Amino acid sequence: MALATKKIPSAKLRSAAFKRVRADHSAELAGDYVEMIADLIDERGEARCTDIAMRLGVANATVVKTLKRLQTAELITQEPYRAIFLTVEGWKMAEDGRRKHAIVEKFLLALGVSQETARIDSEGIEHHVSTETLRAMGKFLARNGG
Amino acid sequence: MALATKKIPSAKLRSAAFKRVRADHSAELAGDYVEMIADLIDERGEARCTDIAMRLGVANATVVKTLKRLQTAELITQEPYRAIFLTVEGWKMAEDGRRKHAIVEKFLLALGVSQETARIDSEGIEHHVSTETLRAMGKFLARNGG
DNA sequence: TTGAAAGTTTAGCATAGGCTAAGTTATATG
DNA sequence: CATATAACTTAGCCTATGCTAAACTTTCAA
Repeated sequence: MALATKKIPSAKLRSAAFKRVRADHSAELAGDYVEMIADLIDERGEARCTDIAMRLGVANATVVKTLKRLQTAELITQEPYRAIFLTVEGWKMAEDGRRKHAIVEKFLLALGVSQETARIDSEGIEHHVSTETLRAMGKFLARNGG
Repeated sequence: MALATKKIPSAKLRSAAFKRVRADHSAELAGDYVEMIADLIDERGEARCTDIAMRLGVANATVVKTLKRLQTAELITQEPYRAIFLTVEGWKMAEDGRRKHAIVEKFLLALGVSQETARIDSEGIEHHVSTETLRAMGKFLARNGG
């Protein structure tokens, strides 16, 4: 196995990036949910299952199931057949997400893409942007009238 | 249900972004695999299970299972206990991914982040960047000596 | 006040993508 | 050339995230 045994020194380094991506993904859904719940509470006074499902474009039952996980993670609280509330932790995560989201979206606009694209792409990108990159985007915005 | 019935006109528009993110995610893994297989073939002449597993940071069995899906999707071909090959379609996807990846990574570097961060963040970001945003990044690179 | 509509939950299914443990094949070398 | 080791595969488990269909609550309005 001469060929197969040759060590790849950077393998561990490489794998770190993919591990981060996988970790990002599992955190992503929770982030999207709490951010959306926060928006709904601010916009309409309360967050309901149906509205979340509609905005996310998934079935009601899917939302219910996910909310159970968020409750276990102590990000939300809810009583059967009642509106959904965020815990302190939940609000913190929502605010964090909003801040990040806003920077990425404004950044894309400043880069010259259309509003529609900025809105859509920022949704996917926001969860994969490190603090360092976020700071670089911030600086760019400061220089380019964000 | 006065409150709950109030229509949210932008709900469909909003949900489109999340739908794209979910679609991106299911395409993402396939993209990472074929890109990595292409790299291995170029670097070492062949792609083997173990190397993919090591670079991705997952167990061997996980790779095997995923490769089955890629075979069903006609992106790769393989015989039991032998190396993995890309189909024409697989090569196309790999090239596409590499091109995208390179632009995003160079873009992040040009934006001023460290090499390490550019490498890691680009891995997560590349799959969520639309053609329009990619073009904007390219333009930025042209202006800023990419 | 009661029934229909709207909203919520439960049950049951599917797929993706992880894992470990155990078995099978290939190969390098003594 | 026999065998130890490395590589690969299979089996079986788990969780996350989607779905539909059916059951249950709430609430509005006749």
